[in-house]
Amino acid sequence: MFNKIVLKKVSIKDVANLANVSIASVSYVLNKMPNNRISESTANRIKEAAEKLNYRPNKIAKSLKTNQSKILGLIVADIANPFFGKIAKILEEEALKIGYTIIIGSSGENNEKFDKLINFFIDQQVDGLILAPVENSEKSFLKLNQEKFPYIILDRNLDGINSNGIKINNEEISFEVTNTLIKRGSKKPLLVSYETTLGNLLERDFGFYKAIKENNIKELESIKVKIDDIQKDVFDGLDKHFNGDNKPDSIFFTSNKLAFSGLKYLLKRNINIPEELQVIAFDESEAYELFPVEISYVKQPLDEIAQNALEMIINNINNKNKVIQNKELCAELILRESTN
Amino acid sequence: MFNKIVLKKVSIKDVANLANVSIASVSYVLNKMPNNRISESTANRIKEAAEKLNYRPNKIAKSLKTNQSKILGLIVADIANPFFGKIAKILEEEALKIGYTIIIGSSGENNEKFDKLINFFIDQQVDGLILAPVENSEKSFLKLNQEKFPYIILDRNLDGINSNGIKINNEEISFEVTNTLIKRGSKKPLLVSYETTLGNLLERDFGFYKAIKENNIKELESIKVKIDDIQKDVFDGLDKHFNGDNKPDSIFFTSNKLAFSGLKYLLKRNINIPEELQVIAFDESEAYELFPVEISYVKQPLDEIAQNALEMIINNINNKNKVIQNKELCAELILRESTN
DNA sequence: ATTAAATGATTAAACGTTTAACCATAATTT
DNA sequence: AAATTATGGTTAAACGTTTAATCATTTAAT
Repeated sequence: MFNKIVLKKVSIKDVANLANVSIASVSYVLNKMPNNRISESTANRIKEAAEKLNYRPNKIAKSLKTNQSKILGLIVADIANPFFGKIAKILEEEALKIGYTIIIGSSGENNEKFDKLINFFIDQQVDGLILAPVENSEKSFLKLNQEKFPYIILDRNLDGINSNGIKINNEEISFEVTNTLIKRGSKKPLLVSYETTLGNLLERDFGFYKAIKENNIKELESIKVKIDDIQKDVFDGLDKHFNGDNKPDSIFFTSNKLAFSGLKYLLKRNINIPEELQVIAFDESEAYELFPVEISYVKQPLDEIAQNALEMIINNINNKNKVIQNKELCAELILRESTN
Repeated sequence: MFNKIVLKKVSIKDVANLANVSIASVSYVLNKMPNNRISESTANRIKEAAEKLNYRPNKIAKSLKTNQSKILGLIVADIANPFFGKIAKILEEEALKIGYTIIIGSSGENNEKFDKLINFFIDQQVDGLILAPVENSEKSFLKLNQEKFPYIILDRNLDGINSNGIKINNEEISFEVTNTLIKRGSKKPLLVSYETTLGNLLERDFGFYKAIKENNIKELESIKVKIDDIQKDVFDGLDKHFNGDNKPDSIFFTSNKLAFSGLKYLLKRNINIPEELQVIAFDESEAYELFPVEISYVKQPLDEIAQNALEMIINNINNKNKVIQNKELCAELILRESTN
């Protein structure tokens, strides 16, 4: 004989019964509605009843009625990438404080998966979306715009899609990076970057090009890596340069993944940093810590990014007709041994 | 004048109207209910209407009615830690395939936050929880047991809490690790581990101790690190050993975070690996790749873990009276340069 | 002494679904 | 011809909330 205990969840009705009031009164009291007409004594009776029964409001029911799920969807390229992991973590913590829950999806840089996730999240009745676009995801954004669905763009940007977004000053900081390399003696800086249409990454390239132009440096052929085979492309590209007779004397990696592959190569080739080659990378990475030389890098203000993202999306949800706002935060160049 | 466009969401009612049927018929057809009595022609009419209106079922309403949110809560110690990040990613992908959404929380190894997250998720009406316990979180589990709330334990375990869970064969693999070190010549293996009550970590210690006992090796004083100050404790502990005259000739780090701190130390001290010191670490880490020596490590089958976790929790949800099941998967020892 | 306002609460509709129970009508069986 | 069964749907209740509208008293104002 099974004694399947089915604990019936206690509802507002049970509380109302115990306190001998209507469910409306319970709702008014427990939600601390201002200007409700419930006397203190009944209010106390209700609170006690709720306490005694260990009443927990059903958020689903509340959502249905109020048309607000208090859930935000976050879509990043890869939640296993610590860069997004950290952002997700802060986002989640901050959201919790204001009563929001975050659901996370990884697009894997695939625009179909990206679109599928958006739809899935909207079906899930999320109140808003925080999105790190992938290449060729313009259509998804146009749809969102059409439906006036609240979202903000995180970290990246797409040409032609002018939406609320938060990112860093990619071009400026890359300009600074490159200038720093040059100021420290580099005559032949090499850019290792992506072959991409993502605006934020292109901006990093622009910053680099602007700096070498201003310094009258002629470009070494930049390495442009396809996002789906980073390691191979980086290795091949670097091989070409370091086997040739016009070796670079400094490298700027425009992402932590590029830097990761690149540093692996440099380690294998036993290239002297910074004497032979100066290095600056984009983004932090724990991995840099185990590299024999402390790597200089561009540090993004992740906390600020996450906080701003949250603020913006909430704002957007509460006021759908707000003017478009693009916030740009300042990254910081952390110089360490690799640029000595 | 504001022209605030409020796009009224289309509901099942709108579809019913357009197709000239009752909402029940729409529901039956769109949910592909078996044995429904709707003719193919009306069914088609309904599908067309739904298509035309771009109808998207409201999951919130469905949840309320069916008492199933199709949401799972995942609580890990730190979502920014790639170990959990990867698990979360796989979990999310697999869950999506079967129509579930995952919400993630980071406990930060804090039992109060852990409990708070559980409550928050339950209030959010999650159907089940996947939990990586933290120290002193026994009470949370007792509560869950009392309420017969579906959950499974991931990666870790707590003494006295016997619940459905999925983890790896910590003791055995650690035994194998230690034996390997010894077989390769180590006379003085050192354990770098946690001061903790978490069963999975203790098991790793046991495996180590069992191996040195069987080999008649007397223990070098193990380094037991407090979870909240890993780096300092590891540095101090290693300092003591490497400044003494009874230096270890091999180290077993029982987590990737410990290994990370330890390798940083070894790098600074310029200790020769593997000649002076063999090293094996637990868990993978990208960071190992930038270390001058390829580190041998214990590889956990993350995909399998995540898949099993999902399977178990779903099973648990659908059949709350199932017998308790503890699944143990086999980790794999990957030998590389650091144990040559 | 009316009327008006304040107080303290209740009623009932609604949110968008699911699903058991029911109702016609047509087809088949006795 | 009456009874049964199949076919193709519809009705209506329910899930647990929120909240505008209402109601019954009591208190205050004219």
